[in-house]
Amino acid sequence: MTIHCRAMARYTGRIDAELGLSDVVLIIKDDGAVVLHSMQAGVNPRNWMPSATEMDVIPGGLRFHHAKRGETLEVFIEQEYARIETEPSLAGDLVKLGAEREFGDLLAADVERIEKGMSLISREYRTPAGPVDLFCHDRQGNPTCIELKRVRVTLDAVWQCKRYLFHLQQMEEWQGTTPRGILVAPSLQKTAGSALVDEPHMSFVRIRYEDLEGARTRSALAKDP
Amino acid sequence: MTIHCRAMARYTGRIDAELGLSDVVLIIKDDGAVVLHSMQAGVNPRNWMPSATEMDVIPGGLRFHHAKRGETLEVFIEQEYARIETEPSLAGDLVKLGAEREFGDLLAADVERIEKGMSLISREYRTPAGPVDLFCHDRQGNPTCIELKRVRVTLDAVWQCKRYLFHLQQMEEWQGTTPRGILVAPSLQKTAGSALVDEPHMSFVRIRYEDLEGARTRSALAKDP
DNA sequence: TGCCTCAGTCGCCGT
DNA sequence: ACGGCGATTGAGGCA
Repeated sequence: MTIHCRAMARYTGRIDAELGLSDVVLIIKDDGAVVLHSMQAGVNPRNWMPSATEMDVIPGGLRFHHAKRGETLEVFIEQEYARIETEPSLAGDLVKLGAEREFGDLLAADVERIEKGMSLISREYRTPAGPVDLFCHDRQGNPTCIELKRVRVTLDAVWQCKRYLFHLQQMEEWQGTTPRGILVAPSLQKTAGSALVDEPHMSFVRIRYEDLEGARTRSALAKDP
Repeated sequence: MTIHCRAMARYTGRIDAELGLSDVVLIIKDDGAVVLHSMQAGVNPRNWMPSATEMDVIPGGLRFHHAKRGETLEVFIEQEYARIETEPSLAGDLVKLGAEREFGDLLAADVERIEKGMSLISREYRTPAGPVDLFCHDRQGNPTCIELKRVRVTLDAVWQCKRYLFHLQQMEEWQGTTPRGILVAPSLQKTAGSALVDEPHMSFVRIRYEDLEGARTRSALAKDP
């Protein structure tokens, strides 16, 4: 159900928030999620409630309550412009192509793209410091942790990769080798670059999703399959 | 303007996405932002476009294009249920109380709450390892990095704090001192706690927003000011 | 404008 | 349930 109205709203839960009188669209979804959008600006809603919220009618408006999470949203409706109920709402699938998952798939299938002689050992290789996106051997047989970022490599990612190397260095299995780290992304944050400078066994390789073999061609959206 | 309809949508830009035929609410905001919500589930929209998107009418639907960002959203409308235009849409202010900004403000004004004898030197103190939320001197004059988290301290936060200390130890200015780190939050993640155990100069202090002097009392929402 | 960090982040997938 | 992390993240602040 959606209600177009002039209303004010008050949220109490993880914070306290109050929305002054506004023209809004209030969307109450089938699963109990609630979204309140202003017509003014921005992609994000002004207020919302998570799934499984219960609705009650209160004097002057509606009250949404999520007991388990201790959150409440009250919407005081001054004037209602329209109310639309779409009963058996149809819901098609949403297919997404090009997110990091696929970026990883394509790179995993062609790790030599990252460096000549590289060979994939494991995907999401578990270490005490967290999962390594692509765990490889380089040409010389050195264990190599490859960290992928769809957008850019941040300082955090550099340190995370350093932690991977630190753990490999501790492991008996890799004694006598030189653990390496390679950060792969379309761009590199400045501070991350500085941090990489004095890491002899770590490097950055710039790869854009579009440059990968097969990018968006196996796509369900492709016009000529 | 909002359009309630049965439609399919196709987004091309940062990724490719296609939404199958669904009953949706299409919201076109005054600033050119576009949001397309299913009625089914979830707080997030199925598709959207950022502010400053331009709209065109195309056969069978609408096309939204953001040239500078190279993004396009096409909505093919099979059936239109309702269309609502609220011309001079009223937009009230949204006041939020209790977000990290305020948490930091309140703690900065009373750092002794964290530890007796603590004194604030700088807020958002910039280091190559990142900005320190609250940079302080402790009772003994040791430089102390205080990292605030509104919800909980994670393993990442512990490492971030370690980076700060590592950096201070390198600096000539702080030779002869013992740099310390204090993580402040309402709760501590288990793995983060383990990581703290063998860090003699780092600790966790549990502080909840509600416990702070002045929390939500200067509030516009307060019933008794 | 870019860069960086928070968000009432949400949502997914794993243990 | 907790944890870890990506997201077409979005949004704000500061250099």
